Parts: sequence; C-alpha cells; structure tokens
Amino acid sequence: MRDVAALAKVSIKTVSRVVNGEPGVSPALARRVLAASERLDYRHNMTASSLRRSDGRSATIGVVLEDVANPFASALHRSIEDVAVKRGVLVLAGSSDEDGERERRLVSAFASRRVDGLIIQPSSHDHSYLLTERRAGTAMVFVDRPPAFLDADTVLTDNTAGVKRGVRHLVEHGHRRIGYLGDMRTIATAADRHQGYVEELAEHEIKLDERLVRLDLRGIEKAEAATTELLTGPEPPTALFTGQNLITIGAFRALRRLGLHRKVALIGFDDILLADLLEPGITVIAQDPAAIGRTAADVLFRRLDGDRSASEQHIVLTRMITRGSGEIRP
Amino acid sequence: MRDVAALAKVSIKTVSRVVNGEPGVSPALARRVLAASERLDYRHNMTASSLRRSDGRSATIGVVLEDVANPFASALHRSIEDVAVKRGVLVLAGSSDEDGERERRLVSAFASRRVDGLIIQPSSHDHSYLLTERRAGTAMVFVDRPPAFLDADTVLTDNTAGVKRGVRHLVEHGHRRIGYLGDMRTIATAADRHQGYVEELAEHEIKLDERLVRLDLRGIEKAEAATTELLTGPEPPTALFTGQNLITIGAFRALRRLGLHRKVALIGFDDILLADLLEPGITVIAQDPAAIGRTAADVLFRRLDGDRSASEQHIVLTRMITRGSGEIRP
DNA sequence: TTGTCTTTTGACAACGTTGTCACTTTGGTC
DNA sequence: GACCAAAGTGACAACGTTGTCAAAAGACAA
Repeated sequence: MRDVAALAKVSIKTVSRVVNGEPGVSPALARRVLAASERLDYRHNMTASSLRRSDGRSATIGVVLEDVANPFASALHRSIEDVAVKRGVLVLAGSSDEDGERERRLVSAFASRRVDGLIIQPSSHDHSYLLTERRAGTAMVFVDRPPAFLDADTVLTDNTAGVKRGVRHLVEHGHRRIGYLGDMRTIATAADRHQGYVEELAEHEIKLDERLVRLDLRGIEKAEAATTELLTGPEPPTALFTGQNLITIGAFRALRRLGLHRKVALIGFDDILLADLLEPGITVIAQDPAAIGRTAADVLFRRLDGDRSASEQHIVLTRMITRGSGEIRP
Repeated sequence: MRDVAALAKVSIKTVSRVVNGEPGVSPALARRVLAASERLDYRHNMTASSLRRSDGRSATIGVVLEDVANPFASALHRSIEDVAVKRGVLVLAGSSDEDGERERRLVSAFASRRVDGLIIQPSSHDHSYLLTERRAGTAMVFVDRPPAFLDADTVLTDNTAGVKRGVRHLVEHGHRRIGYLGDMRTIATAADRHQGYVEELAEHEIKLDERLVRLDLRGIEKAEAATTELLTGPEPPTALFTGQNLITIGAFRALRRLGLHRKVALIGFDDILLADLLEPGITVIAQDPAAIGRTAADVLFRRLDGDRSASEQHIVLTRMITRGSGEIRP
C-alpha cells in the first residue's frame, strides 16, 4: 500500500480510502490510485485490515462438520457457502469425526483466526467451552444436533416426527413386527429417531419387542451383520426401519444376500443417491440438508448483523419418498 | 496479551515467548503466564501473529473445488484436510461450479487472506492470472485437471489409460459396437477420456462410428435422454462406456427404463456408492480421490517447506471394479 | 478582497503480535 | 572478591492496515 501511495503520489490513507470504496476522494485521484495498484499487482491484505478495523471482522466463518466428505455434511457445507459468498464471506471447514476433542480443537483453531461466526454440527456433549467464544463476540449456530449445556441458535430436522411417519407407513401396510436398526445412542439425533419408533408403536398399541431392536450400529458392516442376525433368528420382523443412511445400505445388503429384499419391507432415514434404481427402490424419510444449511447461515448472518434477540430453534421437516421397499406387505 | 502480561507481572514479550513455546523462559515464569492467560481466557490472535512474523505464514490453505458437495470433490477435500491438520493448518474451501470467473474470485479472496498455499481443481482455461500469486510466494498445486498457460505441480488421474482399460474389457467380452457418452469437451479430463475411447477402438481395428458417440452431456437427465436416443435408433450399440459418474447414472436409468439393463453392457468412469447393489452391479473404472488429495497436499507442503525443484506431474492410477454390467456379452 | 463553509487530503497513532537487541541476573571460575 | 559467560527478561520498533483529527484547497456570498 505504501508503494502504491508513493507511485500515485498520494498518502497511504488515500489509497486505503480508494481500496475500501470510501467516499470523499476526487475521481482524478481515485483513477491514479487504481492505476498504480494495478501496475504493482497490489493485493489488499484482509488480515491487517481486520486487525485494525473497529469491528474486527475477518469476513470468514468456521464450519465444523462430522466429515466434510459425508454426503449429508457436504450438502450442508455447500448451502452454507452459497449464503456466505453472497456476502463476500469465506468458509473454513473441518471434520470432527464424531470426536468431541477434535471438535474443540477445530473451534479453537477457528477462534485463533478470529472467525466472525461458527456453524457447528456437534460431536461433543458439552458445549459450555463455547461460552468464552460467545463472550468474545463470536456468533454461533448449531445444526443437525442440539448443543449441550449451552443456549444457542439451533436448526434441527424433525427426527422423531419423521421416524413416526415412516413407522406408521409400515403399520398401514399391515406390519406388526417392525425391526429397528439405529446409530450410536450418544448421538442426539439417533436417540430422537429411536424415540420416534418407540412412540409410534405405542400409538398403534403394538408391544415393543426389544429383540427386534439393534442400536449403537456404526457403519455399513455392523448394520449388515445386525440385520442378518435379526432376520435369521426366531420370529424375524416383517419390516425394518433403519435410522441412518449407512445403516440402510447395510440392511439392504443383508436383505439382498438373504434373498429377502422383496419379502421384508424397508424404510430408511436419509435419502440415498441411486435409491430409486435399486430393486425394489428404497422408500426413505428424506432430510433437507440444503434447507438446514441455508437456514443456519441465514440465522448466523442475522446475528452478525446485530440481532440480539433470544436464541431460535428451527425445525426442518422431512419428506417421505415412496419407492417400493416400504410398500411391501407381510 | 497485554492484560496477561500485566496480570503475570511480566513483559508482553515474555507472554509471546510462552505462547509460542520459545525456549529461554524460566519454568516459574512460564507457569505464571499460563495461569494468567487461563484466567483471562486469552486467545492467541493468529492474524496479528502472522502479520508480524517474518515468514508471514497464516497456517491456512485455500482449496478451490468444482463443488464441495460433489462426492469426488468432497473426498479430495477430506484427504487434503487430513494432511493439513497434522501440520496445524486449516482449510478454506470454495466451489467454482465449473465457472472460471468464480474460480478467479475465490483465488482472489483466498489471496486477500494471505493463504500459504492453494490447491485448485481448475474450471478456468487460463491460469496465467496466478503468476502474480506465485510471485507473491503462494504455493499452488492443481488436481484432477491440468493448469492452462501455467507451469505448476499437478496431480491427475490417468484418464486415457483408465478408459482404454474399460473399452478393452468390453472388446474382450465380444463387443464391437461400443457407444460412448461423455461430458463437456471443454473439461480437460473429459477430452482425455474420449481420447482413450478413440485410441482403444483403433488398437482393436474397430472403425469409429460417430453415431455411437454423444458428447457435451451435463447431468443425469441429459445423459439419460442421449442414452435412450442411442439405444432406440437404428443399429444400436451392444455396450456403453460412460465418461463420468452422473452420466453413468443417467445411462443406467435409461437402460432400466428400456428393459435393456441385462442385455446391453455398461462400464462407467468413477465409482458410484451403491453400484454393487444394483442389478446388475455396475462395472466401473474407479478413481482414487483420497490418493489424489493426499498427494496434492504432500506436494504443496513440500513446496511450503522450501522445495524449489522443477514442477512435478503426478499420475494416480485407476482400478477396474467388475460387478456384472461390464461382463454382459452381446 | 475577505470570511465562512464544505470538500478533499494527509500525518500520526493504533490494532495484537514478534524480531532485535540490550540489559539484568545467575552461577561458576580464578 | 572480581570477572565472565550463559540464561533470562524486557523496551521498542515494526508488520499492513484504518480511525481520528487537523490542515489545505476550493466554492460561494458579502
């Protein structure tokens, strides 16, 4: 900037004004400054700028996801980015791998870089550590799962209602013995989904049979094994509800291997790419990650714009997509 | 930092030393400083630090992807992140959407934040604009597609060889009329893949029939329509090679709708989640995005560590995964 | 011409850190 | 007890910007 000022024969403050589009610079001078910065390949240094600025904004937000390569998480990421670019804000993204310690380290690294806001898909089970960041003025929004020990803006899927809808669909197709395969109970969404299963059965006065329930399944293989066990045991279920996309895939694999994919009904939580091309197509309760991400980013930027009202809890609805596997009758 | 220094009754330089783990601070003082920074919730400000530091490093890199939500791109992103976290480096990610102008804007935004390095999956067809950044000392590596008008480190898939392998597989299964469905020819990888098809046919002395070739297909729907047209026309192909994952999905949809999925062979470029559960399973030429990302990040960090040797071109091999669709005989 | 008001411009300090270098203390040797 | 080297510590400037405020220049009326 000093070099540009020297070449344009003005003070560096004038260059600063031109670069920031501040008013009160005569057109002639502005042109001279622009020409000089062009000639010297001048690049505005946002880090120095945000250091000096009164608001201290870095025009950067941090996003903590379970895994940036996970389809659900990357869809969130993309819709957050879309809102951010419109405001000239960049996105730092990181994967916590369902590990509270990694989540904290990421947040800490983001905080060191003075991000303006955070969007967190939580892995940790205690977010009181974020009080410090909040006090420092960092905006934050939680997505997909609620924060623990912290009152903050949250955008969630209506997990319980979604599962209930799916289980009701199975009941309406004549099923009474409905198996449930779920993810780690430590994950709030997984607990909510399991809860939906339990509630919906009760509403139809179907007695909960714990032998038809398998929880704490992580990954395709575990789900496949559990499904096989469930279906080859005594009194197997006539329908399955799977609480997460990898579990759905594992269950479908097992059904296929056992030749039961046209006999046992299956509804899964989360949509799966290609689910329509399988035989039968897989009926799912689809989340809307794009809507979740967009909402979260909107709330975050409203906070950054000064909205100090009480924290908001947004619920994004699910949608049932029927494709065949959920319509098999016992 | 000033407050911490005051509370610990030391100079701020001593606090700086403790925070950066520099030697030459007595254990007693270090403890006092640590206690004080704990008590005041002190957060090291990396932006100020990198401004002042002699190397000017921000411990941040920028990654430009076609779309952070695309499975191939997000796999790249994740493997880059894995290398970066080990060095305490954070990743800024952005989507260029196959638009050269967006790519430039992202790079410019990254440059303003003084990233140490860039990993770019290019959309633009002229990268001479990056000369300025390079001169400013920014390291850069290109992934998936080569840079244009710029000599730089590059990590590519062996597209031509991969396609040739797949086409040979079809020929070996008795096919002579092999259709080809490809992406935009402006994308370097798409051009290379088409080239592989042409070459392999020539090696088997099969005359290229342009009526069996459809290029510039973008997205599932276009691919589905083109496939339908190809198969319902006169003298339809007995096998198809699809040059990209969305095209493979579109082609498979068309085959299914026409009831030809067990009659016409299909091999696709890029692996697809669930491809093994379809009927028939889809034979693919799989890329290794994790290896590409890891290699790119390794090269980038070697450059940041001072490696000034000539630019490197890495080729990551593909792998054929046979699942049934590619083994159908005419 | 002078006085007043408005617009344009620039000098300087400050943002939160680290590099440089000089000073003080400590422990050991003669 | 004097001297020295090594270790520990701090004062100050500087990184590239922007906020503040004052000075200069221009516009206009009397």
